[in-house]
Amino acid sequence: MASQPHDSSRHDNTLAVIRSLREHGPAARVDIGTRNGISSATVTSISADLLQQELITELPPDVSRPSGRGRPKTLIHLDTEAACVICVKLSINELQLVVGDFAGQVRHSEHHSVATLTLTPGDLTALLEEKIAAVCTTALANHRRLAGICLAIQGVVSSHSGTLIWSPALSFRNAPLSPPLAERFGCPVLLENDANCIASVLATQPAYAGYPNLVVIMLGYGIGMSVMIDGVPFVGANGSAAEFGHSKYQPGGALCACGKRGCIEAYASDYALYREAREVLDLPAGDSAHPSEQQMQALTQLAMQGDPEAQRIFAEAGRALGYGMANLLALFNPDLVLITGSGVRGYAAMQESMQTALDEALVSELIGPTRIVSCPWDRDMTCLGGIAIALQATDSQILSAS
Amino acid sequence: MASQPHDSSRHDNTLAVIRSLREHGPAARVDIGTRNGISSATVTSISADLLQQELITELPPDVSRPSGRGRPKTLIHLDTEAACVICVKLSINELQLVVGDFAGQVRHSEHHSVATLTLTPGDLTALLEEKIAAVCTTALANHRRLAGICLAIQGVVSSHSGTLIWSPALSFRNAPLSPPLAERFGCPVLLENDANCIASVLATQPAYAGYPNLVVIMLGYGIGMSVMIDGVPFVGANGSAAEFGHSKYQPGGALCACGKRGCIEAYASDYALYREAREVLDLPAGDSAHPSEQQMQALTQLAMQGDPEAQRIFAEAGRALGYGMANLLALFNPDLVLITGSGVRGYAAMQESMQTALDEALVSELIGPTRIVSCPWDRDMTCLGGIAIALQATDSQILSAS
DNA sequence: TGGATTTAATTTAGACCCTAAAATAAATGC
DNA sequence: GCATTTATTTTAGGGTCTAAATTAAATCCA
Repeated sequence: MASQPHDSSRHDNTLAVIRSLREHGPAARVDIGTRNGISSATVTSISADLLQQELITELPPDVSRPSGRGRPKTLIHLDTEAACVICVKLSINELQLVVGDFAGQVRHSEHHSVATLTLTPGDLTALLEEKIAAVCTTALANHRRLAGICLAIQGVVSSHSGTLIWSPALSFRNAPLSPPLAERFGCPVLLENDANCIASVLATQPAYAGYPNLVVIMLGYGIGMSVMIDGVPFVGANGSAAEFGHSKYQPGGALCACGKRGCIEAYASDYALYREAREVLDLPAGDSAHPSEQQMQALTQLAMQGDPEAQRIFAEAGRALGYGMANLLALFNPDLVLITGSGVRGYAAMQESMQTALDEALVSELIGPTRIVSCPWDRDMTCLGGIAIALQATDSQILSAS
Repeated sequence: MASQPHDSSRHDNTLAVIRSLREHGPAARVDIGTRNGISSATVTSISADLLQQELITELPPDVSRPSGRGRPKTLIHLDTEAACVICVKLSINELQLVVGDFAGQVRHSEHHSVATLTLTPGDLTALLEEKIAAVCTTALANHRRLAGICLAIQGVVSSHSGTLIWSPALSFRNAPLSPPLAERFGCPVLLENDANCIASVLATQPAYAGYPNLVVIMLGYGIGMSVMIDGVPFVGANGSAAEFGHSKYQPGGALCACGKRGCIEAYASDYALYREAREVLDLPAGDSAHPSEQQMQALTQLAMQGDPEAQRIFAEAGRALGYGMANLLALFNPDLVLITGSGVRGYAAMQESMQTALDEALVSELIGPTRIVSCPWDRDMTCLGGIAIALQATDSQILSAS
């Protein structure tokens, strides 16, 4: 009498073993069991399956490290070549491709300069197909399978449908990006907001673990945010939740890149800061609507060195951030707010007025125990997150496909 | 060789049967199986357990209704007397107690006028103990167990710790309310925000089912909100999430009951509307800081009848609501926003300016497909929700205690 | 009236998955 | 070389589910 498996415990436990190996590296069966709350007998059974599917291998005994009394542990680890994933990060005028193996390690990374704002949807799809195909032939030779692709894009995306809704890096809106790539490469293609990618990485870091309600704010050309609830990004109905940059500071206020007025982004983003500054300060020439890192550094320097006009501009940005933060705390009541992104370079010049504005706006009961801290910016983190997300999403498929 | 059950399927399926009976009423084993995706053999086994524990009973065959061909269904239903729960709703100058049986039906309801603002924490605990004890002796005679108590309170509460953080109905803050009652009555005592209670009811209504991201805004003396994500209220780190009323419309704007300036509540709540109106309009006398329903009806009437000053006041409130809604949509991107509470009486006078403000504040991509609709107000809904929440929370305990 | 038919509920047989305990494997210590 | 220690595998057994078979209790209809 055949029957469908009525519960998912084997499946869940198998995924737990894989993720445990990916997170902690090679381990003995007995330790995997302890770490995941399952018996070593079960780990034996699961690893036998995984060995047979060639998803894991046994490490040869390490003769250099003395093993102590008793039978030595036999470490198992993920077969790094069992599969790989690609993360493609699209930001203004730049395309980054990173290849990660089945164990989550970066195996290849490349950057391309692209005039993203001039692309049509067709151009973009063709470009992505070309670059991904190139990476596949050069960097994927040893991998048995391309398990998934993650497109990490600054802006608003609908992950569910794989549709780009709107990005500051692109001049078009509402275009399906995932479907053509999924068709072309025969694997799942995830579309993710870049802030969600970064937040996924930060949420697993020991320093920030143990905060089930984590908010990550990304300052930069625009202002992005990710709200992680129990380790999962909150995306809302169609993926456009957490648009902190377009929440309001001042009705009818400064003009935002979105076309509306009074958004937080219209006060505290790079372009907003530079727009204010260039009227009154002597700053490097260049496209002041899309200030470069050098331009922003020059402006930040001025504030740090005590220029009163520059300080006033950052203080006003901090005030807008503080009022935005008040809404964030009133509505999400997070444990921790991390402020990062390239714009953290100016955080010191905004922090005091931000805190003042927050205290002015919100009663202490609603500020509660929320901690607000900045976090150094690492531009490669987006792709690390994209790779982790792609692997998580495809583990289940890899399992059933073998 | 004994072993702990390694999975929770029996437990989960048993809960599913109980909740299915509570939601849909008496049903045959075969139908319960179909509805919950489990085999009727399993339902037979589970219902045998539940019959033995006297948590359900078999209905006698209904001779009046012809059963059609085949063996007639034997309906089982929850034993209504197996347990009961009490919901206590505390609002300004009023205390309501409702008793619900194990099937979720209301068995008793009573209201008391109480000068809530004059109570000390000790007074309140003593009052609650007295009223609950009285209800226990009169209304609970037939029930075998008091399974839980839900305190539904307007304001900010920490459900986890059972601590009141701040309520407009009380003049003190930061008081533990659940622990003394839990001790006194020997059952779990849940502390819930009133908006969460109402939203829990609305989220299960057929008209609003199928919206995994549901926001319920409660207009009234103050402004409350509940954000339901997949049927569960989002409470944040310490229970003070979803404080829409204290999110900001205008930095440095109108004075709010919380002591800060520019909150949405300071423009669109009953007290804010009345405060504006009494300066320029001829309105009923009374405590204009806590306007009565009659006073608010009089004001609303004026606006409906076309009084330009009254219309201006409601329009400005609608504008504040619209800007608050913009933040809500940008940050939560809900499928549906329901506007209810006693304040919906004036919604018609606010709706147009609210929509105008929303369109002015937020790009259409971020408004997305979110629907915003009002919903008639029923003041008894809070306690219905409280009873449903208390039963859900205690099912598991009832099971294991038998 | 009594068998055929229909549908519900229960029982049975079998499969899966897990764990504890026993057995086996592979080291070190002395 | 044997006792000890620790890891892994095997064995035995319990829980839970489902499909199929069986039993139960009606209606239909000749």
